[in-house]
Amino acid sequence: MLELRHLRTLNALHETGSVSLAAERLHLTQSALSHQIRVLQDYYQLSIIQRSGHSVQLTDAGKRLVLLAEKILEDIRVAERDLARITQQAAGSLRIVLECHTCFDWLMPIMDTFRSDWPAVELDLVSGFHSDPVSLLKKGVADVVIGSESQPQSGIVHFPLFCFEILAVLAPGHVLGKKRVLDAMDFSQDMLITYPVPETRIDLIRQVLMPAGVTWQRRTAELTVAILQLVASRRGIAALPGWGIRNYLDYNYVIARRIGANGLWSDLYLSVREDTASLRYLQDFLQTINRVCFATLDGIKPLKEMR
Amino acid sequence: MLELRHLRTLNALHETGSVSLAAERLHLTQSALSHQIRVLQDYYQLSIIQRSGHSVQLTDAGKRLVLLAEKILEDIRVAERDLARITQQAAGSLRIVLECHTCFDWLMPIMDTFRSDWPAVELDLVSGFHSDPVSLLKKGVADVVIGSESQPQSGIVHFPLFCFEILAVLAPGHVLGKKRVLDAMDFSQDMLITYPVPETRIDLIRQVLMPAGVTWQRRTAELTVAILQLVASRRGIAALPGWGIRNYLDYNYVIARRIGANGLWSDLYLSVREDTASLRYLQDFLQTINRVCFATLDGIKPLKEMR
DNA sequence: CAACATATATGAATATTATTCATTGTTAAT
DNA sequence: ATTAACAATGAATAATATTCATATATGTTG
Repeated sequence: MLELRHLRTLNALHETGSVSLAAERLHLTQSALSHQIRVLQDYYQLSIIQRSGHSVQLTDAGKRLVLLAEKILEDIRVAERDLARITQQAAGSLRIVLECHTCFDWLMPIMDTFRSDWPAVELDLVSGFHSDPVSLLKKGVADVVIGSESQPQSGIVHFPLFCFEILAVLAPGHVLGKKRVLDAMDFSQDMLITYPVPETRIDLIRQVLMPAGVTWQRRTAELTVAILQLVASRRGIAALPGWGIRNYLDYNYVIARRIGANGLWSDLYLSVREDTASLRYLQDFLQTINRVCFATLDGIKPLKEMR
Repeated sequence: MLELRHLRTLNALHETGSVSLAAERLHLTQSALSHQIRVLQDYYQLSIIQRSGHSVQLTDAGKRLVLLAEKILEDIRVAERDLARITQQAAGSLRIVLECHTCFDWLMPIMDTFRSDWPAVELDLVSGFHSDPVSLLKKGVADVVIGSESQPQSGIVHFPLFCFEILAVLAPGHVLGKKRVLDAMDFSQDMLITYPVPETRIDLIRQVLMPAGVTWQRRTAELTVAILQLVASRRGIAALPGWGIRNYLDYNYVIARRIGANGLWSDLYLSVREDTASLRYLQDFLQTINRVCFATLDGIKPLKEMR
């Protein structure tokens, strides 16, 4: 019999176009999904996906079910917000600390959505830089930290968001563009352009340059566009998340290269106090981030569960 | 996490107003439902039902979830019809034999619904009387029998519909109206008014009068209204399903009494050939009967699974 | 074209969880 | 007060979703 789990699977299948990727996103194995699909096809006596060479494609029947899934899952989200409202669980505050500067890019539209969905929740960004963002949760100054912290601490819950690759960004025609992959040494010649945050907060420096003993020169800029302008005008090179520069790459405003053979990857978590973790609107906030980010950001990958 | 099973339960809970009755209708135990409700309440951290004395009542949150359930379950029905259409499983024929005369009453509106839902399925009633209706299935003359047959036969599948009580129908002020419960002897004085079918097809005769060795006088009428007219004008008494005479009872056109201490009950099954059983539109037909009958017919009870 | 990497399918084993069973706790009726 | 009807609960069981290990299929690469 049809179950919501199947609809969630169909949805992921539709967005990823692959059983394995969909499985990862749902934190299940590829096998589990394969079995689910089989059950569905047996139940309805029709095929839902078609193997076209290497990946899979949804059949017309599959597409119809995806349509159903989208509708139903949205209806459920709406109903759950109503439930929260009915039981007085819809009011509160969500003061967010952003450890990752670029994250503004995807967080902005999500905040807009959230504000209209939860008008009674005060949504704010806690500005300024903080050496230990998670401590702000304990102090009660903030409610949510979006960052790379995942060390278990009593009273704190870390929800995994996703992991993404940080790419070196160069001006078109830059000599390093000839290389397919850059290494630590390649950063010793050019000016490194970063956000104005401490060195230890910059993954490239902490994970690549410092371990390799390479020295560097740095200048800062507040906004992503400013950094890209400097790079494009050959004032230096930068290291930014792949999804943050997609548009600029498409227009050949800048070019990007992998850092190190396996790439430089960064994990993103959403951390809250334990008492915040079970709030309906926090759960919805999380769900929205997951849904929207995986649907709109390129090249991000799911992260293992861990709290 | 919320599952469709919970929504089906909420729905049944809403319609029956009782955990036990809802459980029966879903062919589950009362305990199973009780556990389901508990899980839901724990998950959402709110109460869905409230024990008001003996039975249960839905809270506002519960009512919101019922709304969700109705919407979602209807969406699924629509989608499943679309699936059938997409995969060419939406055309065929459904020639119905009605063993129980009164069943016209509830079948009519269901047939209307079905016709608009499945325009490519030829829906017909096979007229006339048949000593062995199920044999018509094997002969290929009919596709569905609605009757009391439930004996396992190879190649035939019996789906249980519901069971209902057959009541004695009297004119208001009839002397037998003084009794709370009638027995076989009470039928020996008055004219018995029935549909024009063989005696063995009349539950009152087969199960009450014949076993008791009572003799009776009988006259027939084609339509339920005609039978009721005769009863109301004191030409005799009848035995009809409770749900078939509800309106007439409400207006005091006739009165009804139980037959025997435990009442006279009749079981209704829908029988098809094995190859018909898995057809999507047959499944939908069954679902519709169940849904509509339990929602609109008074005093019917679920039947045990059996095929 | 072989060898390999990648992606999906499948059967058996396992883990999870829904349901039942047996029982207790409530409430209403007689 | 006693009983009947209904709901809740904990433990046992049954059902089934998921994983694991492996096979199969399809591109890719040297």
